[in-house]
Amino acid sequence: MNLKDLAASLGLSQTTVSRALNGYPEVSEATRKRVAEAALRHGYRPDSRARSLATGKAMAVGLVLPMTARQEIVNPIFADFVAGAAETLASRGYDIVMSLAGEEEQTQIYRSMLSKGRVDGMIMQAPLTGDRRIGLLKQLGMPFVVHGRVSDHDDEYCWMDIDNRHAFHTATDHLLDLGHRRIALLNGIEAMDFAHRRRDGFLEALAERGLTADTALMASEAMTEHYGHREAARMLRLPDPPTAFLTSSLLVAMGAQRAIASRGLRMGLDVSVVTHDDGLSYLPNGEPDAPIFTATRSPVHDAGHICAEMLLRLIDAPQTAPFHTKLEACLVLGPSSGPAPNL
Amino acid sequence: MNLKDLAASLGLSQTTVSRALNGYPEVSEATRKRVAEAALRHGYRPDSRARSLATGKAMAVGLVLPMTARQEIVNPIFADFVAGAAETLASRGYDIVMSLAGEEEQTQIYRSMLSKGRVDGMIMQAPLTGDRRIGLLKQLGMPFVVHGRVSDHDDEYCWMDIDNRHAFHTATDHLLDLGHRRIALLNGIEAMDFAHRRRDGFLEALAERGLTADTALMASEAMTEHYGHREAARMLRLPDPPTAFLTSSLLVAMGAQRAIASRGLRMGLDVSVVTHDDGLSYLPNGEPDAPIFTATRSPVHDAGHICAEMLLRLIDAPQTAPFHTKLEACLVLGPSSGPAPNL
DNA sequence: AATCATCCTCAAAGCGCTTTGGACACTCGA
DNA sequence: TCGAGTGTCCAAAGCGCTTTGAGGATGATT
Repeated sequence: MNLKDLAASLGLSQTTVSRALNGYPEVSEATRKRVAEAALRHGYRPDSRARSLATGKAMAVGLVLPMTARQEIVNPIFADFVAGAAETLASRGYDIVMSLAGEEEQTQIYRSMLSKGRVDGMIMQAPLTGDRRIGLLKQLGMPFVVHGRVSDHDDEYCWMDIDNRHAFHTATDHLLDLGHRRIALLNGIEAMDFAHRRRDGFLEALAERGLTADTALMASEAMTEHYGHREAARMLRLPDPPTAFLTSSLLVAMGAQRAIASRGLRMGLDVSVVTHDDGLSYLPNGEPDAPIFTATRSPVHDAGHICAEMLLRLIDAPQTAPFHTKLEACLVLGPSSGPAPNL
Repeated sequence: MNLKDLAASLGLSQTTVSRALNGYPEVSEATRKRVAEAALRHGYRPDSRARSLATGKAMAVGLVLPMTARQEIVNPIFADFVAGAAETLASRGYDIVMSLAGEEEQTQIYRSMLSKGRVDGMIMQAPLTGDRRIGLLKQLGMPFVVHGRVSDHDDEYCWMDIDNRHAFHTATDHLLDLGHRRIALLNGIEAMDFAHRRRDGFLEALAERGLTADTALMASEAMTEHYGHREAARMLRLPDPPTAFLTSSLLVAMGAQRAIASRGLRMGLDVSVVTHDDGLSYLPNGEPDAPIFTATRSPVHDAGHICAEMLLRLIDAPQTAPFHTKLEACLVLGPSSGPAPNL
C-alpha cells in the first residue's frame, strides 16, 4: 500500500494525504482524522527512500565500527557507545548505518557511506594519531564529529573527547601523593590518540615531581585481561618491582589484580592499582557505591549521547564553526589504591 | 554531480552512462572506459536512495541492538557479532542499519525498519523465551534470521544457534567425570532463551547420573564479573560448598576465579571452573594455545558471519522454507578444571 | 541497391514521496 | 454586487536513478 493507493482509496489526492499525515495545517481536522485512520487500517508506511529522495534528508547517520589499530580486536567500548548514541538518535527519528573499518584502504571503507544520500552525517571513532580519515571526511563535505581527536588538527573539526591527559595526570598524582615512586603504566596501543595522551599525562605528572619513568615499567598493547595479567606478572618479578599500576581499562586492571593475587600480594596494601573506567554496562567496577578499583571514570555511554547530540546540531546547521566537548573524568576512590608500602 | 550532469558532460545519455557504470554488456568498451574515467574524475557517486528506489533493493539489513532483558546492560557479545556480520555483508555490498531495542513497545521499536525500503531483511538477536518479536517479523513478511531461537516455534523461521543444551550437558559431564558432585551453576538471565537451554543441559546431565541440583548452588543474573565474584564467594562460604562452578560467560568465570583466589583456594585444584566462552576478541581465554579456563567455546564472531550469510540467502530467495544452522560448541580443556578434591 | 543482423545509444516511463503554485467554493465586509 | 480573504484541496513537477522499448549507424548478406 503506497501513498497513491491510499489516496485513491480515500478519494483524495496524494498531496492532501501526505499533508494530513505530516501534520501540515492546510488540511481540515476531519480529513486528517479520516486519513490517519485509513493509514493505520491499511498499515501504510511511507517508503523511506522515496521520502528521503524528496526531502533531501536521509534521517540516518553513519558510524564506522572501529577495530583497534592493526589488531583483529573489536573495540569493547563500541556496544555501550553505540547504545548511548542510538538512544539520542532514535528519539529524533534518526537511524544508524554501520560500516566496518577493515583492512582495506580507508577510501574504500567509506564507500557505502559516500554513496550520496545514505546518511546525513557521520560519527568517527577511535582516531589514530595523525589519522587521515579526518581529512577525507572534511574533503567530502559531510558533517561529522569525532569521538576522540587527533592532536594536530584539533580545531578544524568537531570532536568530543575526555581529557585523557588530565585524567592520567590526576591518577598519577593520586599515586604519587600516596607515596608511590615506582609506578607502572599498562597502556593501550599508543598509536591510538587517546593512549598517547594518557601516556603524556602520566609522564607529565612524574616529571613535575622530578621523576622519570622507567621504560621497563611501561607497556602498550591491546587492552585485554590477559595482557594485564602477563605484563603485571612480569613487572612484579623484576628485581625492583613497581608498587603501583596505572592501567588503561578495567579489563587490564583485572589482569593486574590477578597477577598480584597469584603472587600472594594484596591489592591496595602491597600493590596499588588505578585504572581508567569507561563505565561499560556489562563490566561494572564493583557495586555503584562500592567500587573495587580506584579509577578515572567517564562512561562511554554518555559519550555516545553527546556525540549524537553534537552531530544532530551540526546537521541542522552545517555551516557553524567547529565546536568541541571536553569531558573531565572523575576520580573514583576504591580499595585498590593505598599508601605505598615501606613508608 | 549527478547522473544527468555526468551524462551531459560526456555528451551521452543517462542510460548509457548508467549501463556503462553498472557493467551492462550493451556498451562498447571504449565508451565504458571513458565513462568510468569521467566518473572518477568528477567524484561521481550514485545516490543510494534513488538507486534503491529504482531497483527495489535497499542493499541494507537491519540489526536490533539487544539489551539484556529488563536490564540497562548492553550485550557484550554485540560488538563481535556485528563485526562478523559486517564482514560478510560488506563483502556483498550490504550496509547495516541499527536500531535500539529500548523499553518502548516492540512495535514502536521496529518503526524505522518498517518504514518500507530501509532494509531488505533483518537479524534479530537475543530472543527471550516466548519472544513476541518473531510473530511480529513474520507478520510483516520481511526476511529475517534469529541469532538464537525461541523454544516453541523452532521451525517456523530461520535461526542460527549453538547447541546450548548440549554444550552445558557436555560441560557438566566433564565435571562429573572428574568426580565433582556439588556443581554450582552461575547462569545468565534465564528469561533469555539460551540461558534457559543451558540450565536444561546442566540439569539433564545431573539427572542422568541420578543427581539433583541444589538450588542454593544455582544463580541467574546478568553476566558480569561482579556477579560471578559475589555469587561464587557466597557459595564458597556455605557449609557444604561446591567443588566446581559452571558459568555462562568468561566474565562470570573471572569473577568466580577471584572469589576462589581470595578465599585462599586454588582454581583447578581445590575448586574447578568451567565456562562458556563466546570467543570475544577483546576478552580472550588466555593465549590461543594455552587457555586459562576449561570452556565450551563458540566464537560469536563466526555466528555473525553465519547469520549474515543465511540472511543474504533468504533475501535472494524469500520463498524458501525456513532453514537452520546449529553449531556445536567445542570443549576446550584448560587448567581451571581438575579432579574433585578428597578423591 | 535493398535487406538484415549487430552494435551502440537514446528518450521516456517509472520507483513513491514532497512541495510548489494554483483552483475552487465559501464567507464576509463594503 | 463585487472583491478580498480564507479554508480545502489538487495537478504536476521534481528528487536521481534503472530499465523498457526503440532508433540510428555500421557492415555483412542477399
